[in-house]
Formats: sequence, C-alpha cells, structure tokens
Amino acid sequence: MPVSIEDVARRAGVSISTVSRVLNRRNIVNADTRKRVEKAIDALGYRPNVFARGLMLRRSNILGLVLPDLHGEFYSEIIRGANTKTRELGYHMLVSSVTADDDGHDVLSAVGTQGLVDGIIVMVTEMSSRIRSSLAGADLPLVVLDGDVPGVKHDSVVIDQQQGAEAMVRHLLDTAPDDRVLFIGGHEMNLDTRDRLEAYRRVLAEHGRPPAGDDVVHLDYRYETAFNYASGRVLQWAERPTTVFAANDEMAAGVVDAAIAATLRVPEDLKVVGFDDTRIAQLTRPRLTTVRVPKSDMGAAAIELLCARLSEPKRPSTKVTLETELVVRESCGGR
Amino acid sequence: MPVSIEDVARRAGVSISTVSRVLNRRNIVNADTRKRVEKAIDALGYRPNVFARGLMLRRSNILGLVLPDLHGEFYSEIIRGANTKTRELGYHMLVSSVTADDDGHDVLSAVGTQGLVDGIIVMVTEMSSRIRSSLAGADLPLVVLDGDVPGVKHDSVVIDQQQGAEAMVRHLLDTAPDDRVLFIGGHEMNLDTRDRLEAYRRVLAEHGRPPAGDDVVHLDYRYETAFNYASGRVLQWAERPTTVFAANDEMAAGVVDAAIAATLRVPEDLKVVGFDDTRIAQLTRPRLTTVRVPKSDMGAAAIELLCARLSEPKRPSTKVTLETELVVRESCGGR
DNA sequence: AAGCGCTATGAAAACGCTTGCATAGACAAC
DNA sequence: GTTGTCTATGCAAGCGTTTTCATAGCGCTT
Repeated sequence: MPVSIEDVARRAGVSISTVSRVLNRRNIVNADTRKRVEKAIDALGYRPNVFARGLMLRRSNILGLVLPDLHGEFYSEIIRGANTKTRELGYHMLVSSVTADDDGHDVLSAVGTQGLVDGIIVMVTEMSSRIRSSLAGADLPLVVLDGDVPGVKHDSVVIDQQQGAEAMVRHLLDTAPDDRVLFIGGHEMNLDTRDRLEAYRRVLAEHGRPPAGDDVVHLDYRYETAFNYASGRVLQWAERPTTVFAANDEMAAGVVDAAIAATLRVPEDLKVVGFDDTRIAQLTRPRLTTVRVPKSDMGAAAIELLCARLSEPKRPSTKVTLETELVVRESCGGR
Repeated sequence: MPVSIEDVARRAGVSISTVSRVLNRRNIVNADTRKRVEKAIDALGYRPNVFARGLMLRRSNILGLVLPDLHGEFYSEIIRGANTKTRELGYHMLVSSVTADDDGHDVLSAVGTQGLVDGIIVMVTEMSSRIRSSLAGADLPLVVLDGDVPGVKHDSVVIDQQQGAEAMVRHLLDTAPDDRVLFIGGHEMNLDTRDRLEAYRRVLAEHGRPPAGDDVVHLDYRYETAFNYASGRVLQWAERPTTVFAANDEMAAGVVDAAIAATLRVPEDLKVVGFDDTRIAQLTRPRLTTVRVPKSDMGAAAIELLCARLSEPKRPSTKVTLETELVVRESCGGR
C-alpha cells in the first residue's frame, strides 16, 4: 500500500496534475498551493514510483557499468570512482560483469532489458565481434573504457598507457643501458598488454636493439602463473644483467618472489618492474617500480562523459585521455 | 522508436494478450501461435519494457547492495560474490556506497526511490540511529551483512569472527605461551573490531592474563597509520617476546614493515598476525598468519537470502553464519 | 439438437505518472 | 459591457505491460 500521487492530491485538495507540477518544478504553481502539496507529500512520506515515471519519461536515471571481471583492486577502484561520481550527479549505478566465457554473449543483457539503463559504460579487455555487434545493436549512449569498439558510435576514456610504458622502458634503458629487458604480458589479445608491448618494442627498436624472440612472453596477469613461470628461469636470467618488465603488478610481484625464493637479490641480481601501481606495488619488498594508472579517475571520467551525453545527445564523440605516471621505487635499482 | 508488444502482436496477427502470454509462459498458448509470436519477437528484436512491466508487477528484479565504502579488496570481493550470484538467479544489481559522513543520511536514497529495487543488502560497520530509522522506514526485504539492525525485521549473513579470533589467540598462546599479545583494532565502534577484540579479551582472560591497559589500541584499519604507530614502538615491544594481533591485514602489514624498517626480524624478534586473509597476507614477507573471511561467499549468501525472501515473503527471519578459518603462515613463527 | 466443458484468444481495465489542452477566474483595455 | 490576456488549475490521453473476464469454437454427452 505505497502512497501514490493520487493520495497526495486528495490530501492536499488538488488534482494530480498539480502535485506532479510541484514535483517537477515546472509551470507555475501558486505558492500557497505548493505549500499545501509539499506538506501533504511530507505527511504521507510520498515517493514517486520509478516505473510510472520511467514509463512516461523514458529514462531511469540508472547508469550501467559493465566490467570484464570484478576481481581485484583495479576493478574495485573503477567501481568506486564511478560510484562516487554517479551519486554526485544524482544517478544510480547498475554493475555487472561479463566473464570471459560469457564473452559478449550479451553485454546488454548483463545490464538489463530495454530501457533499464539510460546509458552504459563498457570495459572490454578483448574485442570480439560478438561484443561489437551486441553493442552496435544497443542504441544506447555508450562510453567505452580503455578501448575502442570500431563501427559503433561512442565516447571513450582511455589511459595513455603507451606514454607510461615508454617512460618506463626509457627509464630502464637510461639507468641500465646494457640490461636485457624482458616483457611478460597478459593474454596476447588483451588490449592493455598490446599497448604496453607495442611501446616496449618501439623504444627498444629506437635504441637499435629489438627484443629477441623469447624476450616476450604472454601469461595471464596472475601472480601464481608468473611465479611459476619465473621460478624455473630466474637463475638463468640473472646470468647477465636483466630487467623484467611485467605488464601488471601482480605478475611483477610473482617474479620478485620467484627471484627471492631462488636466493637472488632484487634489484641487485635481477630487476623487476610492474604496471598499474596497485596496492601490491607498495607492499612487496623491494617496492615495485611501476606505472601509475588513475583507476578511480577512469570510472569517474566515464560517468561524467555519459552524463554529458545524456544531457546533450548531439554532442560530438569525445575521447578523454588520462595520463599515466612512472613511479620509480626500489625494484629497478634506478634511484 | 523501440518496438513494443503491440508491434509484435500486429506482426504475428494476434492480440497483445497472446504475446504477453507467450512471454510469460503462462496459460496455454497454441503451439502454432506461439511459434508465430516467437518468430515475430525475434524478427523485431523485441524486448519488453522494464518500466511498464515493473509498473504492473511491482517488482524490478533489481537488488540493491549498499556498502559502507567501496575501498579495497574486502568490498570488491563482496561485490563480486554478490554479482555472480545475482546474475545466476536472473536479477540485476544496483551498487551504492554510503560513506561515513553520509552516515545513513539516507541509506535508501542511496539505492533509489520507491520501488526501484525489490530488496536491499546493507552492510553497516557502525550503527547509528539514523541508519536504523532509515532502514526501519523502508519496508523492503532487507538482508544485513555482518551486523544487526535492532528493531527492524531482516535476514542476516554474519561471519563467525569470534571463533576465528579465538582460534587465533589460542594458537598464539599455544605456540608462545609467554608472549605478550597486543591488539591493534580499527575504530572503537567498528563492529568487526569489537567482535575481534571481545574474543581476544575472553581468551586472554580464560588464561588468567587479561590485557594491560595499553595492550589494546584503536587505529583506523590503514596501513600507513599502523606503520606510523608501530614505527615508534616496535623496538620497545621487541624488548620482550611480543605478538601483535592486528584486526586486519593492512595494519598487520604496516606493523611488519615498521618492524623490518627498524631492523627487527619477523617473527623472530616480533610476531605479527592479521585478519581477513586478503591478497596482502600472501604478499608480505614473511607471509601473514591471519584469519580467512569468506568475502565473496558473504555477498553470494546475502543475495541468496534476499531472493529466498522475495519468493517466499513469509518465511521466518534467517541468519546464515559463515565460518572463518585460521590460516597459519610465517609471520607468527607458529609452525 | 441442446447443453456442457475445454482450449485458445481477445477486449479492456488497471498500474502511477507526465503533459498538452481546455477553462475558470481575475483583471485591464477598449 | 464586451473582449482579450494572464495565471493557476483540472481533465484526460497515453506510456507498455499484465491479467481478469468474457467468449468463440470445438467436440462430447445426453
């Protein structure tokens, strides 16, 4: 028995139109009448029904956030940044994850049926044609986080990973020009990994020393995998001056621990650097040199972009680029 | 120009009632007719409008999750567990955080106006009367995570922290009977801290050695705070056999690092244990002895409870207790 | 052939809101 | 006194569903 607009109208002795006008602050309502209505609203504890309203207005004030996986600090920070901004702007946030096997099965169903959300933010770490077509058919304001969906109109928030990765490799080559630099990435098709790898290759090439075939390997971003992989190889790596550039901090930590387990010293015997600047980077010993990615800013920026489009549907597609920043700590021996 | 049920009906040459029946798989629809309707639905890419449906059904299939703060792994795991279960059961999840200053300003507005969500899950780390009254006025199926809201009917998911904390303190006293055991908690009113502290006091009392006044201190769960606090004291602590029991892993890591910075060895010179078994516990050196809290299970269990109530509103209030588990690693020297 | 019980379908009434249109009343201008 | 202009309000349509009730058609029984 929730109270409806009609109850309010009756109590205030006006028609529902007037109540509605008071609610929406449109048209002119006589000051006295408005007072009466407001009093009735308070007395009854009336709250407009979202569905009825949504049915008329064709908007829900709900924003959808679709992430590839809700694991780990990276995603939790994005959610946090997005959530804060969402509330600030008076919206609500629907969160959902699309796991790999789900693979774009339906990015949309993840975020509700027709009309549930006014717009969505999608982060795709690997692009598949199914994701693309699913998104293309959506006809919803769309913000893509850290990636691109070719052929579908959207705004985007990207992080300038290449700049950070370049800065990293340059720094490594500056401080230890003779080191071999190994690259350990995530999955081969992972967009972040591709960006970072590309920057790595470019800088090495610039210096006239493109990586050898087995200098680059693709794992899966996990600590354990990196630990296991590195365990069998750290001693061999350490035979000559080597730096391992891992594509995220988790794997970097795995390599560090593998090295330590093999009684090597980091950075003296082996240098290791990571990416993302997650909490982990500060907790390993030695602490990790890494590239800071503005995680919660990404979420906030995406929400802002989405809201901007909602209030101005015709605006041109916008791409916001967030800077990354090299953070030098001890694990690379570079200071 | 979204396609409506009427478009489908027209195309299939039936009335909207029939389409609706096909959609909801109720009553009997002739097999041929059903085929025709389904074909029309596919062809048109029809998706029912959530609002119209919600208006009739008075349910949205959206579940609200309100957390005190979206920081860190603890919360991200809860979200993850909840999200997975939510999708599994065919619902959607609205996430929101209520920050401290927000303090129950309106737990509900965090989660939308009247009718937006079918039920909510709330985690409150500190109970205020505002939160209570805000929740009491809601008249929504409610699941409380790790806490209690007296006077408001609800289901709950709690973790048996006392058991874990007890097991921890018992283990400490078993392996190092003569150690002084210090307790470093979060905020004094924090419910988790209170539980853990109570267990700590009880076990010590059982052993006839209640803690001295300055054996217990309340900080704020943060690494830095614990690091700073411990930095000035580790040397003094280490003068006699001491174990520090921190109420979460972050603070434990802070203490460990403070000790190491002071050239102490852990666990030889100072023992440190944590709580939660977050990622951190495995990444510090030495790795932390801690108590595992089933974080993602909490989220999943809460969703399950909420859905159970939705489908059976009259069921008696249920409380699900999740076990915690002592995880012995190196930081306590206990194995 | 009349009546009955089924099955499959349609018509129409909600659900709670917004909003275009109509209008009543007040006042001013002629 | 008639007409016009405003302001404040009410009426009612319509948003896209679900669902109750009515009913058409069919085959059976009597």
